[in-house]
Amino acid sequence: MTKDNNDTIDLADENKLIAARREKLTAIRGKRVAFPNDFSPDADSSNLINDYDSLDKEALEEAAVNVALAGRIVRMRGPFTVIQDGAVQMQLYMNNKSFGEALAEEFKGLDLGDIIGVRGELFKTGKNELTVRVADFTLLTKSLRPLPDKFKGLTDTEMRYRQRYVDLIVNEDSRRIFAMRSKIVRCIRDYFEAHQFMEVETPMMQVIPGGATARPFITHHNALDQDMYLRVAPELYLKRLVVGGFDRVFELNRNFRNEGLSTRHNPEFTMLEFYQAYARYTDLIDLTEDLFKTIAQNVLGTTKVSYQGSEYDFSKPFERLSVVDSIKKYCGAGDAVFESKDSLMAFADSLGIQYDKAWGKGKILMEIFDEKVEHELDQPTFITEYPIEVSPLARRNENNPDITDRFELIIGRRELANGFSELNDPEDQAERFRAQVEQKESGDNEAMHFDEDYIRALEYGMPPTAGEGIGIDRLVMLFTDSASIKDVLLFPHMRPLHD
RNA sequence: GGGCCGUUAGCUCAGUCGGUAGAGCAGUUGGCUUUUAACCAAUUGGUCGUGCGUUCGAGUCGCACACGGCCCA
Repeated sequence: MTKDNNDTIDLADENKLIAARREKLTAIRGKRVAFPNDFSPDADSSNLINDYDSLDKEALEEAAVNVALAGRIVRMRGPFTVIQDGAVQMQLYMNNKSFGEALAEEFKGLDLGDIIGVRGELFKTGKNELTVRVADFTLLTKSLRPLPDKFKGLTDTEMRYRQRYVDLIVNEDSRRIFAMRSKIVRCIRDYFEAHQFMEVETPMMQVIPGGATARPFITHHNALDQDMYLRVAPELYLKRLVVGGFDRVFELNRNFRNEGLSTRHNPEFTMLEFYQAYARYTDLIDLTEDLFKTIAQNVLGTTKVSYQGSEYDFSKPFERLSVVDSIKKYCGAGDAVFESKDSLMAFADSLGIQYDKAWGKGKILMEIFDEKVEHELDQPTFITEYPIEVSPLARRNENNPDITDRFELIIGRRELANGFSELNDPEDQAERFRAQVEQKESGDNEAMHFDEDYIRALEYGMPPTAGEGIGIDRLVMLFTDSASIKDVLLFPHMRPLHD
């Protein structure tokens, strides 16, 4: 990293390229308003290409289309200048003989990166490229910093993340990913809207963090002199809304978890959670399949998705497998392994899996799953029958009190969704909270708090309900074939730079 | 937290056995002016991530640190 990145403006020491541009700006300041805002484009490149690119040279001359267009200069080659507005580029034809003396001088001072407004007539060049023959132009914003290499762009991963604005100017792939992210999010909202769900917003700053087993960030409210937590999940508030009579709600917003960073984890991440009264977890499994198919169709135009060398077809039903069956399938475990905690521990030992002897059967089971099964699951798979011990908010299965009516969706070796029939028995829920508090007291800082108000809400009566969470960042990674979560976050968390 | 790799001009990258720093693009000056990474000529540009050490001499070797990437936990 160069010192330049810390935005210290020291004229004497400044990069010469920047100093030269700053001089040009100073000259402009002496002559007129340096950053005018009175230019109104009446067209954009995207629409012009749509409307006129199909016309031939003669037809276009005939039509005599005059346009006012604005954008950033991204290329200059001889008499041709290319500007970029939005994600699209348009070629301009102009040179220093095109203008009177004053404008010709301003033309000479133009640099790559400057933002200009132009007026002129559309025509097609000898190579048949749609072009604006510029009659006059205005420099709207002087760019003081040089753009990266016009051919290679900006490839340094760190700089692409830290200075996303530059990445977005020069890397079309990056623009494409974030445009797609926006489209996916809109598609999800439309989907739930169409299925009679209501979008809501619940607290991100909470006095009792709940809804997931995760370590929270702590902050402080000065006026109340009270510590608060950034939420790890909106779950308990959304279910309060179901108690209140909003039978179908969803929230699409940020969660915060105080964990390490990796290609799959950012401390703040976007989560979709939705709750549907009078539904079972199996209904949500069906909904999830349909949602993934719908997103793929809407965003990619096909139900087949390529991700890091794998291909998934979301038009087919996903595989369904219980936790125990998955361990049988991928670790070759027999029925006897699951009979007792001792037999399970012996099996874990044989696989070289580390666990705490104080853990129950369920937690050891999940440790085996996480270590040995999850990264085998490439094709979309619903894993079901999660142990009650690791599912403190999920409804107990009627036939087997050790498991819950819960599922997770795994695609490409990572968890994409987690859903279950909700626990609406307030006495059972209080019991589960107590077990969490015990775990917390014995040193598990991810365990949940006891939320008395949530119990009170359940005591008023929550209808039988199913709920689910889907990690939006991972979803976007999947649909944009991105290897790292940082590629789908506009401003991923980075350690600060210092000298 | 551990291992490996990277950090050289604004950007993308070379840099041999340790001997005083190179290219392309961008910039500047001039030419050309319906080009497509436009072209031609000339030319400017460096705290080699930071610090310490070895050496007559360090971009290059050693140690520590910072940031990033990949893999592992």
